[in-house]
Order: sequence, then C-alpha cells, then structure tokens
Amino acid sequence: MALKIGEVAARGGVNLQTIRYYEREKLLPAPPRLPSGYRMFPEQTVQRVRFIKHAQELGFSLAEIRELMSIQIDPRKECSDVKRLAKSKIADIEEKIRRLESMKRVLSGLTKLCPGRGPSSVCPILESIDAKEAR
Amino acid sequence: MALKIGEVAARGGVNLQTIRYYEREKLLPAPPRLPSGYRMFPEQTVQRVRFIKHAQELGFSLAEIRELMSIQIDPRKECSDVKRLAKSKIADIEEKIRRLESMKRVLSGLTKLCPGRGPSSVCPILESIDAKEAR
DNA sequence: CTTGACTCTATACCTAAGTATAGGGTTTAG
DNA sequence: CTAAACCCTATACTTAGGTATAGAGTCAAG
Repeated sequence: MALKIGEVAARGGVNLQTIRYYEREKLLPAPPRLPSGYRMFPEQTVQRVRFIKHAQELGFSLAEIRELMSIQIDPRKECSDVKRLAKSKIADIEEKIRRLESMKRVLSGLTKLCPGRGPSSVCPILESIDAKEAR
Repeated sequence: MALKIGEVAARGGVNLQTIRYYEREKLLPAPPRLPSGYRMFPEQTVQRVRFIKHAQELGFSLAEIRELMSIQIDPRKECSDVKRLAKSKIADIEEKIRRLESMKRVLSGLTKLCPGRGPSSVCPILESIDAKEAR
C-alpha cells in the first residue's frame, strides 16, 4: 500500500515540493524507490506530515519538530536522553498551554463585557492583554 | 517616564531594529518624538513587545497579532465585529490547547514507559504521535 | 503505442520576520 | 567642550520555510 509523492502531498494537505523539502531536511526518512527513481512512501508518512503541520501551528520550528521526531530512530541514544528531552518538551508545552489559557480568559472576559453594539473603543481588550502580559 | 528605543528593546528582550520594524509594521503605534527626532515610548510598550513575542511562540503570525491588537484602536469599528473576531480567536486558541494537551499526554506516557536505561528504540514516542496525529 | 498525468533533479525564486551597515546627528558624563 | 554612547534614516542582507520552473524521464488508460 505504498503511496507516490503526489498522493502523500494531497492527503497531507501540503505542496508536492514540500514533501521533497522535508525529506532533504530529514523530517521524513528517505523512502524506498522504484527502479525508475519514483519514491514510494509508506501510508504512515501522511500522518507524519500532518503532525509536522500541527506542531508548526503550535509554534514549534522544524528544528524542534525534528528533535521530537528523531528520538526513537537512533538506537545509539540512551533512554535516559529520551526521557530528559521529553520532560523538557513537556515543560515547554505546559508553558504554551498556560499562555493560551490566559489569552483565552482575556478574550472571554471581553466578549462578556462587550454590549454587542457601539464603538469598539469601549472594549478594553488590549489593555487587558497588556496588563496581564498574557500570563 | 518615557523610554528611549534602546531601553524598550533591552527590556522587551529584542533587537533594537526589531522595535523600529514593529513600528513600521503597525504592531506598535508611532511614538511621540523629541525635537531631535528621538522616539520616546510609554513604558507600556515593553509589555506590548513581550506580548508580541509570546504570541509568536504560540504560533500566531504578526498579521494575526496585529489583528488581535488592533481591535480597540479604531472607534469606527462596531463592538459586534470585535465580538465576532474574539470568538473566532477563542476557537483557534482552544484548538491549539487541545493539540498541546494531546502532545503532552503522549510525551508523559512515554516518560512513564521509559525504563531510563537501554537503547531508545524501545521508546515508542513517534508511533504514538503518529497514531494519534496529535489529537 | 501514444498521449496526458505523473515523477525526477537542479536551480531559482518567494514571503515573513527580522538583522546589519553606512553615513550622519544628539546627549550626557567627565 | 569633547568623546563615548546614544539615536536617526535608508538600504542591504539574512534565515526559515517553503514554491515555482526547466528540462527530461516514466506510467497507465484507451
């Protein structure tokens, strides 16, 4: 059930060139090739591409994503390294969640204050965000 | 208690040029100037810069951040517009939180499985992430 | 057995978000 | 009153993360 590059790109929701770019950048393992040179990707690759896209939307760089995904590939790495890395990533994630939750609180508060009519200068969104500094 | 550009940059934790760039890009309002042309920023500006940086770490582009911050500035805008925008931003934020929480679950599960010694190929992090697609 | 849709590599180009540099004026501490 | 440490504009360069194009080969439906 191998997929050609166009299938992977379509199902992953990205440009075809992006798949080749990710392979060059070691975000996707180099797939087996047909004698013609055509790449044949395992189906899983689609999930991987989508994971990359989601992680990007959460503010992770490709370098960070590569780090996350490289963990189990290298058997020279010790499990303790994996554990340390995972813990530090969990801390990053928790910080992001905290900030998002604070932004959400501010915005929710705003929609409640907002009468729904009249000029928006009444709405103190920016001051709230500024004052709380998204914390 | 006005600040010169260097102070703002240092306290905001960004390059000095970045402040001028943000002003050009309308992420910071054009500050008053001394007769010499020196910008004099209100202290608040530091908070604003930090907010921008935090929002970026959460995956918002400068365009999105500008949209968020521009809300109360224009009194021609109706409060209902503000409300609609705020609600759509809240939905975005909730989606981000959901994905982060899923990533966190996967990583936490991993640190528990991980014996702390031995090769990392034992650790099924990537498969977990792939399988769940960060949801 | 051909023709249209696909793939290959290589190279060039693009946008967002800065960062650096040149060539000058200003402020302030000694 | 001068020298270090600021600031000004304008312009050029950089990095990350893609996208597009050229020129050539391959696959599959009729």
